[in-house]
Amino acid sequence: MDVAAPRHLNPRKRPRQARSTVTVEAVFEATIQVLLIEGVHRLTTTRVAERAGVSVGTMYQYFPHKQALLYALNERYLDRLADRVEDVCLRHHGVSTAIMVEALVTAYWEAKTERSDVTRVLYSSAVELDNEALIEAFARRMDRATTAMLATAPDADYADLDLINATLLSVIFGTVRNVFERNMPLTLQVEIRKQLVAMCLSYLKAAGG
Amino acid sequence: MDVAAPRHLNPRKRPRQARSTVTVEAVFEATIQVLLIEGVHRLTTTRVAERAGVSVGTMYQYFPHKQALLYALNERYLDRLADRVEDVCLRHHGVSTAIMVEALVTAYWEAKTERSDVTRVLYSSAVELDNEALIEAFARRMDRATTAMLATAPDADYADLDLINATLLSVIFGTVRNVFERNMPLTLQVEIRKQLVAMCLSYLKAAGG
Amino acid sequence: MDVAAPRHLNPRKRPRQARSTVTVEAVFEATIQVLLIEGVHRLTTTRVAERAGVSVGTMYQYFPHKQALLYALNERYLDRLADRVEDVCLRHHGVSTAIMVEALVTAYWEAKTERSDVTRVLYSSAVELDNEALIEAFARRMDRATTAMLATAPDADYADLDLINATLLSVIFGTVRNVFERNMPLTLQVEIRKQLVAMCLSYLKAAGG
Amino acid sequence: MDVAAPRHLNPRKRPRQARSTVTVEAVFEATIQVLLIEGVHRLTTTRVAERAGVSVGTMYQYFPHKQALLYALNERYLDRLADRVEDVCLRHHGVSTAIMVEALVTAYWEAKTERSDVTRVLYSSAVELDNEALIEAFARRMDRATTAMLATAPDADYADLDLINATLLSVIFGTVRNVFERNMPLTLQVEIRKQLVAMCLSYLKAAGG
DNA sequence: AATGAATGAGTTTTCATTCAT
DNA sequence: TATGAATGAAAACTCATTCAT
Repeated sequence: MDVAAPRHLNPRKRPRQARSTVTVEAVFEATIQVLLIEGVHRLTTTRVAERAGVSVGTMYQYFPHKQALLYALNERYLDRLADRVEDVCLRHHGVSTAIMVEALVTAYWEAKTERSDVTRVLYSSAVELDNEALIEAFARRMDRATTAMLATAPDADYADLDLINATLLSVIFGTVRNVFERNMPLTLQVEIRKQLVAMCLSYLKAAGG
Repeated sequence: MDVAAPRHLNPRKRPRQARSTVTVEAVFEATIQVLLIEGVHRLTTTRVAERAGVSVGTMYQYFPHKQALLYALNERYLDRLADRVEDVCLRHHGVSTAIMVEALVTAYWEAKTERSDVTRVLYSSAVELDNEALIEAFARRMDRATTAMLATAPDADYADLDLINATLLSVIFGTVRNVFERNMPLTLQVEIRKQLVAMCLSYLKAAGG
Repeated sequence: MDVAAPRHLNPRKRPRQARSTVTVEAVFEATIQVLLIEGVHRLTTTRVAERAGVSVGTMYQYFPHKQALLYALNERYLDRLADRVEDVCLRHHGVSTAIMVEALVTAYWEAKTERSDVTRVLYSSAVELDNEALIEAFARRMDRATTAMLATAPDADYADLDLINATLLSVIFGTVRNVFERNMPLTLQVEIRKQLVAMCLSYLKAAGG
Repeated sequence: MDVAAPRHLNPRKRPRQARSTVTVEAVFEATIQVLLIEGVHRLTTTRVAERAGVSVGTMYQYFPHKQALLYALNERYLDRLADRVEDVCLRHHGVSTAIMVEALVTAYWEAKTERSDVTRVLYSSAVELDNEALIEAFARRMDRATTAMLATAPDADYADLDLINATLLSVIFGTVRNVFERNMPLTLQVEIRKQLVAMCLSYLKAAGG
C-alpha cells in the first residue's frame, strides 16, 4: 500500500513493540466483533475498547479518533486481500488463460465469501469513510498483479491488455459483490461463479486469446 | 414491488391528499440534498425537516422514524429504476440479441450514472437498513423483465435461460456499481461499458446465441 | 361537590345537550382505557381522542387542556363514590353501631376494589393534578354523611363525635388504600377487612358505644 | 432489602469510591429538590443533573435511565425508613403493649411527617414505577420487626399474631398516609394520631392483650 | 361545529473525546 | 503509560395545542 493515507487518518503511531501489535490486533478483532454483533450504529469506541480488553484511553493512544480506527481496519483488510490475490497471480504466471481466470475468480470469490458476514460489516464500516485512497491503492495492486499474470499467458496475445484487464477486474469484483449482497442461495452462487468464469473466458478469447 | 416490507418500516400514513404528497416529496428531496451536502453521518431528522421546509413533527407524521424514511426513499428509488428498465425491456422485445444487450446495459448504466452522486448517497443511506425485501423485489422485477425480453430474441435459443439471465444481471449490475464506486475517469468508464457489452455478447453467443 | 374548582381547570363548557354528554362520557371512558392499557406516561390527548372516536379538536371543545380532562375525570369518580357511600349511610340511619360500621366498610371497600385496576389508574392520573379541592369536597361529604349516620346509633353516645368520625374515616380509607396498593392475596384482604371492622367496633365501644 | 429488583431498574454501576458516592448522593438530593420545586412533570434528567452539579452524561453512568434513578431513590428512602422502624422495634422488645404501639405509631408517623413534602413527592415519583418489589421488601421487613416485637409483650398473648400484625400495619400505614395526603390541620393530625393509638390498643386488648 | 395536519419546544439518551489520577 | 470518569453537544422522537379548512 504505497499511497499515503489522508493525513488526519494516520494512526497516531505505528505500533512497533510486540505488545502494541497485540493490542492493535485485539482492537481490530473487537471492532469486527462489535460490528457483527451490534451493527454499525452501535459501534462505539467504548464498546470496542471494552471488548478488546483495553481502556478507551489506551485505544486513543493508537488511533487518534474513531475514523482512524476504521480506516486502519479497512486498510488491513484490503492489504490482506491484495496479498492473497497477488500471491495467486504470481503462482499462475505462464499457465493457460483458462487456468488463470479460474484461479483469479476462485481466489477473489473465496476471500470474499469465506467470511461473508465480515466482508459485509467491513463494507458498512467504510461508509462515510474517506477511503478512496485505499480503494485506489488496492485497485492498482490488483491491476498490476493480474496484468502481469495475463501477459504471461502462452495462449493469448491482447491488443489492449490494460483495458481488457480493467474490464475483467471490474466485472469480477462487481459480480462477486453483487452476488453476496443479494444473499443468493448457495447453489445459485456456485453456478453463477462457473458462468462468470465462462463469460470471462469467452470474452478473452474474442479479445485475442 | 410485491414483497411485503418489514412491518416496522412502513410509513405511518400513506399520503392521499395533494398537500401530503407534496410534503412527502419535499422530504424525499431534502433527504437526498442533506445526504449529498452533509453526508450520512450528518443526516439528522431535524436537518431533513428544516431543509424540506416542514417541522420535525410533521415529518414524523409521515415517517414513524428515521429508518422508515430511508426505507421509503430507497423504495421509491428502486421502483423508479425498475420502471425505467422494465420499460426499455418491453420496448426491445423481438430485436436482435446485440441490440437487447446494448439497450439493457445502456438503460441501467445511464440510470445509475446520470446522477452518480445521488446513486452513491442512496447506497450509503441503505447501510444498516433492513432492505433485503426491497432488493429482492427489485431483483425479481428485473429478472422477469429481462428474461421475458431475452426469450423473444430471434437469433438465440438458450438451454438454461434462467441461469444465463441471472448471471447477466449480476454481471451488469455488479460491474456498473464497481465502476462508479471507483470513480474511474469518464473515458475509461465509457470504454469499459463497451467492453462489458462485448463480454455479455460473446457469453450469450457461446451459450446459444 | 360544592367547592369551586381551581379556575383554570374548569371545563370550557358544561355539556348540556344529549350529544355532548355522550361525547364527554366517551372521552372519560377512553381516558380510563388508555390509562389501563398504556399507562400514565402514554396518556396523550391524541390517543384518548382516537379511542373515544372523536377528533382532538372536538375534545378541546369540551376540555380546554389535558389537566381539565383529568380533573373532571377525578371529579366524576369522587362524586360517584360519594354518592354511593352517602346512599349507604342514609339507608343505615338508626341501626346498631355494628351494622353501621360493617355497612360503611363494605360500601367503601367494594367501591374501591370491585374495579381495583381502575381505582389504581385514577390515583395515578391524579398525580401532579391540583385536586386538593376535590379531595376536600369529597372528605366533607363523607364526614357529613357518616357523622349523621353515627349520630343516630341507638346504642352509642359519643363525647366528641367529630373527632371520632374523622379518625374512623381516616382509618378506613387509609387501610383500604394500603391493602389494595400492596396487592395482597385476596384471602388476606378478606381477613383484614374483618379485622378492620372489629377494630373500629372496639374503638367505638371504648369511645362511648 | 433482600428481594431482587426488576433487572432493568438496576443502577448501571454501584458507587464504590468516595467520589462516586458523593455524586450519587448529590443526584438523589437534586432529584428531591427538583420534585419539590418543580413537580413530577418537570422532573427531567437535565434539570436533575444541572441541580446536582454534574453533567447528564455522568448521571447516566450511574443510572441507565430515569426510571432507574427513581427506583434507586425510592429504594434508598424505604431502606432508611425500614431501618428507623426496625431500630425502634428492637429497642422496645419486652415492654408493655401500650408502649409498643405508641412507639411504633410515633416512629412511623414522625418519619413520614417530619418532611411531609418529601414524602409526598416521593410518592408521586413512584407513579408508573414498577416498584412492587420494593414495597414488598419493605413490608416484609416491617412485618418481621413488628411481629418480633409484639411477640415479646409481657401483657399479651395473641391467637393469630400474623393476622393481627398485618392488620395493625395496614391500619397504621394507611392512616398515616391518608392523614398527611389530606393535608389536615396540624392540631387535628395530632389528635387523630392519639386516637389511632387508642384504636390499636383497644383492638389488641380485644384480641388477646 | 368538527376535523386532524402542522407545529416546535422539550424530553430522554448516546457517545466521541479529554484529562486528572 | 494506562485508566475510565466526566463532559455536553447533538441526536431521535413526542405531544399539548392551534387553526385553516
